[in-house]
Amino acid sequence: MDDKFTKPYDPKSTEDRIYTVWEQSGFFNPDNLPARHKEPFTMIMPPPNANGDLHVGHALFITVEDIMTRYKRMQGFKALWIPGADHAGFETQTVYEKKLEKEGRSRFKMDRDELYKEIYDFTIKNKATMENQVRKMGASCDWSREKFTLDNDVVLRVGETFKKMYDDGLIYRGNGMVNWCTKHQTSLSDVETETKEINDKLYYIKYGPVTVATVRPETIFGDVAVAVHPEDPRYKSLVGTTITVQNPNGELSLKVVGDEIVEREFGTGALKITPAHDKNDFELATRHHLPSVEVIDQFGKLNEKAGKYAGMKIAEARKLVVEDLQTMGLIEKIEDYLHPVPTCYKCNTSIEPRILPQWYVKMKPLADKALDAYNAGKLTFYSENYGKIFSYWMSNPIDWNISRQIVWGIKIPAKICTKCGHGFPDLENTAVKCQKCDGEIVADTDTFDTWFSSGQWPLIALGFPDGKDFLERYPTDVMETGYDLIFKWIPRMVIFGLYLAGDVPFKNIYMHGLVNDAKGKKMSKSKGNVINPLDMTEKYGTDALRMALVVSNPPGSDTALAENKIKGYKNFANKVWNVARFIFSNTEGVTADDSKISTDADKALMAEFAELTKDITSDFDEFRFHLASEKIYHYVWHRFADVILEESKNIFSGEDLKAKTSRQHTILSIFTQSIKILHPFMPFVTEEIWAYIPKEKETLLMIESWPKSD
RNA sequence: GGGCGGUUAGCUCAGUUGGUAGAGCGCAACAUUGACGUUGUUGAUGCCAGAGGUUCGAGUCCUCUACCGCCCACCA
Repeated sequence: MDDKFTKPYDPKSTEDRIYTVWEQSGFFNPDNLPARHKEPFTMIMPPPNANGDLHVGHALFITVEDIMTRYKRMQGFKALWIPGADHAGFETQTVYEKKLEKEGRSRFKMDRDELYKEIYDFTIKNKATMENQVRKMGASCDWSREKFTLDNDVVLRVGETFKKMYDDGLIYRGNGMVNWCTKHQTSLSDVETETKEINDKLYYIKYGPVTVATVRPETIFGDVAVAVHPEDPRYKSLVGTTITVQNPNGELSLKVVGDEIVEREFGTGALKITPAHDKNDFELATRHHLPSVEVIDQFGKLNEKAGKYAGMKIAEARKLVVEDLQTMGLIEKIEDYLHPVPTCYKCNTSIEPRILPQWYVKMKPLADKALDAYNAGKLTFYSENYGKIFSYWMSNPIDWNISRQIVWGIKIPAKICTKCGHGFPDLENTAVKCQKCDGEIVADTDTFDTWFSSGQWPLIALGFPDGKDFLERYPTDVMETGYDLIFKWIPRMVIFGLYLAGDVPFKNIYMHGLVNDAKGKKMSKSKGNVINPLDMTEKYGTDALRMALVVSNPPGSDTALAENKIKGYKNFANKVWNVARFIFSNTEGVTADDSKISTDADKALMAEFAELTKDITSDFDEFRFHLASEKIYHYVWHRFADVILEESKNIFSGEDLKAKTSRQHTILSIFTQSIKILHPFMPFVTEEIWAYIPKEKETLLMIESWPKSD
C-alpha cells in the first residue's frame, strides 16, 4: 500500500492541497466541464460582506450551497455557482465608523471623497481575506465569474434601473416620514429598525378644555392639532373647533380633528398631533391637511421653534418641559409606561422620525406581480411556510425609501433643484438646469439603500440584459439564504427580476436558520459562546465542520452546534479513511467490476445499497440534506463497516474463492459509490481517498458521475 | 395587537407521503494490539406537552388548551 496512506486521516496536510488541485483543474467553471455535462444548473452566492471574518453562519450557507453545486455537477449538470463580495453599504460604514472612533476620528469631520477612499481600501483588503476563508470551506464556486457589488457595471446597471423606474412612474421623490438615526445621521428603512420595549412615562397634560396623554411632552411646540375619535361623546362637540392651549413658551391655537385612528380607551382619548415628529401624526395630518412644524433637528436637539429649550437634547428638554408644565399646574398625572420604540438596529439609538425629501419606490404594482408569480407556483420555498410569509409581505407592501445619507455606497445619479425641490435622474451628469422650473440644480449626495442594488444581484451577476450566462441560465435554479432575509432581500430580488427580466430570478428558495450554541442559545460575543468556523476547521477539519452543520439541520429552522458534534464527524472522517485502508489491503490488484459479483448474499447487498442510493438521491432532489447526510453516515459506519466488513473478514480468511472474489468486488463497488455520495458533504477526505481507488484513468471525484440507483 | 414556528431519550435535535419510536453527545458493563481506541459489542432511559376528533391504524391529519421562541406592528 502507498506509504502516504498514513494513519490517522490528517485534514491539515490534505485540504489546502486538494483545494488547489480543484481550482487548477478549472472545473469550478462549467465551461471547462467534460462533454457529459449538458444542462445548466445555476446558483448565485449571496455575496458575503467584505468587512470582517466569516462567522459560522457563512460556514453554513457555503456548506449547503456547495453541497447543491457538487451534487448537480456530479449528476452531469453544467453546474455554476457564482461567488460575490458585498460592499454592504451601511453595514460596512458602521464597522468603519467604529474603527474611526477607536482612532479618535469621526466621519463627520472627514472629506467625503477621502472617507470613501479609506473605506474602499479597507473593504478591498477584507474582501481578499473573506475569499480565502470561503475557499477554506471547500466552496466549489467559479472564481473567474466573481463580482463585487461596486464593480463599474453594477453601478451602471443600478443607475439605469433607477432611471427606468423613474420614467415608468415607479420611483418618486417626496417628503415622507423617515426613520432617522441621530447617531449615524441617516435614514433607515423599516426593516433596518428594531422595535425595543422601553420604560417611559406617560404624561397627562391639560391642554385647554381637554387633557392629552403623551410620552413626548418636549414636542408640544410642534403641535398643530388635537385629535379625538369622531364618535367619542366626550369630545364630539369639540370636533371642528379651535382651542387655545398653554405651554411654557406661551399659547397655541389648535384645531380639534376627528379621526378613526384615535383609540377611545387609551389615555384620555384625546391625542396631541405633532406631524413633524411622529409617523402616526404625520399620516393623520396629511389626511386632514394640517401643516407641520419641526422642532427637533437632525442631531436630536430642539431648534429655535422651541424657544428657551433650543439647543437642548431631547432627554434634557423633556425633563425641563415637564418641570415647567408642573409649575404651571398643567400636568394632571404621570404614569409608568412600557411601550415598543423603534431603534437603530446597529446602535440602538431611538429612531427620531423626521420629514425629509427622499426617493421612494412605489411598491404596490411591483409587489402585485411578485404575488402573482408566487400564486402561479413559480417560487418554491424550503421550508414551505416561508412562502406564506412572503405572500403576506407582498400583500401588504409599503413604499420603499431608497435614499441613504451615507457615503459608502452607490451614489444616486440624480439632480435636485434648489428652487422647487424637483428631483430627476441624470445618468450622464449633463443636466444644468431644473427640468421643471429652470432653477439651479445640485447633485443628490445620497446613496442607494444597499438592497436597491443587491435586489438586482441575480440579474447583474449573470450579465443582464444580454450576457451569455443570463441568456442561458436565467432564471437560476436555487437561491439559498438565511431566513432573516425573507423581508430584506428575497422580495426585492423577485420584484426586480420580474420588473426587469419578466421572470422570477430563481425557482427554488432554500432558507437556512441560525446556528446557535450547544444549548440552542443565540451566539453572541457578549455571551462568549461564539464558535469561530476557522478555529473548528483548524482543529477538526473542514469536512467535520460541514457535516456538523448539515446533519439534523432541516431548512428553515435554527440548529444547535456543539463542538462535540464537530468532533464526532472528525471521527467519522477518520472512520471512512480506515474503511478505505481495510478495503485496499483486502482488494489488492482488483479493479471494481460488478459483473464479478456472483453470490446471492452479495447481490442482496448491492440491491440494498441501490435502494439506499435511490432514497438519498430523492432527498438531495428535495433539499433534504439533513436526512441524506445522516443516512449515508449511518450506512457507512453502522451497516457497511460494522456489519458488512466484519463478516467479510470471515470470507476473506475462508477457502471459498468464488465468494472471496465476489465480496472483493462488492465492497469495492459499494465503497466507491459511498464515497461519491459522501463527496458533497465531505469533499476533501473523499477526494483524497478517491485518488487511491484503482481505476482505468486518473480523474477527480468532483466531476465523477453520481451513483445510479435503478 | 397580527403573523410564523416549537413542545419527541439526561442534553441538542431528526422523523419526507399516517403503518409496531431514531441520531449525535452523555451514561453503564464488557472487549482490546484486529482497517480504525478518533475503536468494537451489549445495555438502560420515551403514556412523542395536555384534551378531544378523523382512521383498521396518528409523533405524523383536524379542533381546542397550556407553555416556550421568533418575526412584524402607527394605542399617543
